[in-house]
Amino acid sequence: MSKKIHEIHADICKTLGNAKRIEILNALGDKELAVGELVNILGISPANVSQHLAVMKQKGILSSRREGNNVYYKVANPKVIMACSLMREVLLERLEEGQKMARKFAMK
Amino acid sequence: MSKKIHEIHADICKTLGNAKRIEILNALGDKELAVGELVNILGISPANVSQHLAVMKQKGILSSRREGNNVYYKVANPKVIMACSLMREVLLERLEEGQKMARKFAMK
DNA sequence: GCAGTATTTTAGAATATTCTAATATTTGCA
DNA sequence: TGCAAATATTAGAATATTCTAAAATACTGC
Repeated sequence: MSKKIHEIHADICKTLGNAKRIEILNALGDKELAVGELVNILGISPANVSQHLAVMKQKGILSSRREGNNVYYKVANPKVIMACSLMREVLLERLEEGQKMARKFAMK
Repeated sequence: MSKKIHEIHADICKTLGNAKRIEILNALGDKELAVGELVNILGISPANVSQHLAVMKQKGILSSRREGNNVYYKVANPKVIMACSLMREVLLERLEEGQKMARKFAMK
């Protein structure tokens, strides 16, 4: 056994710690998309999309299948999406609190 | 408004993308610990622990209070712990699958 | 104020990540 | 086979992260 559990855990989190990869996960949701479709959605180069997909596939976050010229990617485990949603809730709660604070300060 | 939502989201994930910070979160769970206690648990320098705590506090993941010489940290939002647990499940499922695969290969 | 303990901050070298641009691979079809 | 479309790989510069060591700060009790 080479890697400790929290190192693997951190590895997964680190893989999700990139805005474009988060965008990819959000675009995918529970469906499949071809690389080209993701390129259109994200508005970045095919090479870059491909790189991000490769990283997430290598970490076991995505899986893929080829159909002719296209390669379709999807989220391998729905729990990843659930975890991401939870994170997003945390962040939204934080943003709301921030706004409340801003309003309080504005009143003074 | 400067940062897009998936950039903030990625920021939080990136903050959790470090083995020592994951260890800190696991050590904390839903309780409070002083910096010195975390130093003992993780077995790394006080300076380094303090740095990791500062990063997580700055991102809103942890909160702290001082009591005399000691500063106590805790997880600010329990949903962070839930999200982490989900991630850990994903990872454990992946490890189990890996073991099944290994067994299959061993049989041949 | 001074000494001692706990924590934080800073600077910098080592390492890792990210994007761009160029090149390579894979597949379908004539 | 040869060409076009979709995807993947590689190399390298720019940027960011991480740890160590040293110095600074915060607090308590005398």
